[in-house]
Amino acid sequence: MSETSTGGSDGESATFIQRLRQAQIIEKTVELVAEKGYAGVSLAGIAERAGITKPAVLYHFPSKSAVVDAAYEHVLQELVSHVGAAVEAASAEDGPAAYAISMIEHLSVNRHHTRMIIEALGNSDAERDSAARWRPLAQLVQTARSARGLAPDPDSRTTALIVGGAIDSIVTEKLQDPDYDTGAAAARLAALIDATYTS
Amino acid sequence: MSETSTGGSDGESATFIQRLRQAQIIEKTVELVAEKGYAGVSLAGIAERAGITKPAVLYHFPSKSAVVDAAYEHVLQELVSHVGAAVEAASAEDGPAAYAISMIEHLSVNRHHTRMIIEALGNSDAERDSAARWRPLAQLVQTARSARGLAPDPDSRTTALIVGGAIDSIVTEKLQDPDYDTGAAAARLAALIDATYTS
DNA sequence: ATATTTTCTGACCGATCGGTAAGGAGTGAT
DNA sequence: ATCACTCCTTACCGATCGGTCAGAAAATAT
Repeated sequence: MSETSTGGSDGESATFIQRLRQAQIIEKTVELVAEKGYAGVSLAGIAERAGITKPAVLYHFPSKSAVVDAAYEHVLQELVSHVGAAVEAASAEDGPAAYAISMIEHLSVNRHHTRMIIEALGNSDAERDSAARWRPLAQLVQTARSARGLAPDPDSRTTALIVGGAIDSIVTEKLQDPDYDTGAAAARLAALIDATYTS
Repeated sequence: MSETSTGGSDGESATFIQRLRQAQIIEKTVELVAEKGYAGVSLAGIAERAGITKPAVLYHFPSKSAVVDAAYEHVLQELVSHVGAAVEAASAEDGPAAYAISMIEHLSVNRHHTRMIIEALGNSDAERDSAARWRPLAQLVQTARSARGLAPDPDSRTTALIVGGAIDSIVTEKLQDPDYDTGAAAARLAALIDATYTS
């Protein structure tokens, strides 16, 4: 799944120039998935976009699915690290709001990443576990609740789903309308999250 | 886009037996898109599932995309009619909540439809306009607000996006975990919608 | 300069894709 | 009997898919 394994590299070694090429391939793959959708991606298309040929791609990755998987993991990792940093910097009280805001922020800027995630989540071969996807958010909600002296959320799973889905929707909208004010949307979402604390 | 136009039928005529076959093909197409994803659907697969051959499918529909589009429209129409009936039966006050609840209800039962919608929304050739998609919901929110004597929602667009995205997320979760209690989730979402009235 | 290893290309493979051409099976009208 | 029409099949088309293979080009080492 995460191994490259063919010609040039394995998890252990992987020379630095190989990492460069792989990163380039992954970048172009993210672009293509974002533009043409998961179905429209082909090895030839990736190779052409990267300025190389198809076998060159397969030299660095064992198969097409390995390329796409790697691209998806790359995008997810960037998102997680960005949001994680934002949450860590925020106070415990506005934890969930900070989570939502930073997530919307990051995905609003990196539009290719957003589309890639949306595509991957809708695809049969990729990650489907939305519960696992939003689990960190559920934990944040609980932490913030206890910080405010409230009882634990009786259904943090649903709360996480609602907030996560809302983020999805807002970011998707931003993709279609670049003028859409995600800052205001994030504030409104944060207000709604706050409202659930007092219920 | 919505014309069948080849061999057997046009919008005007369309014999009854043709409608039967077309409905059968659409049904199997919905199943396949739900199971294998948008990318995994092929004319041969549809034909095999329907017990006929590939050209037979192309006799009733002019192209593959016409088949998939028709299947998508069928699913959307069923959803709209179901939710519309539920909203019409509900009082003006709990309009938005009834909308959300009936939507979750319908999609929880018709899982193939849910997956089809999710796949189609994530596909490049299908409908992407989430704003148009949730516009009826935004109007419902406004109607309910005025029924309660509140000022219009300053950002009904964002509200609709949040609620719509939450519905997406909950329904997707239900797809993966059939034991998930969508009734409780719908109630919780309704409470969150209510919170938007007082903010 | 020579040898070795890494990186990549051109040519090709079988499979499958969406779509077409031609015609047979069945039905009803004349 | 035969013509006309609907509905469907077998056979096939060019294009593209993911992936393989032998070997050239480029870099590195000696």
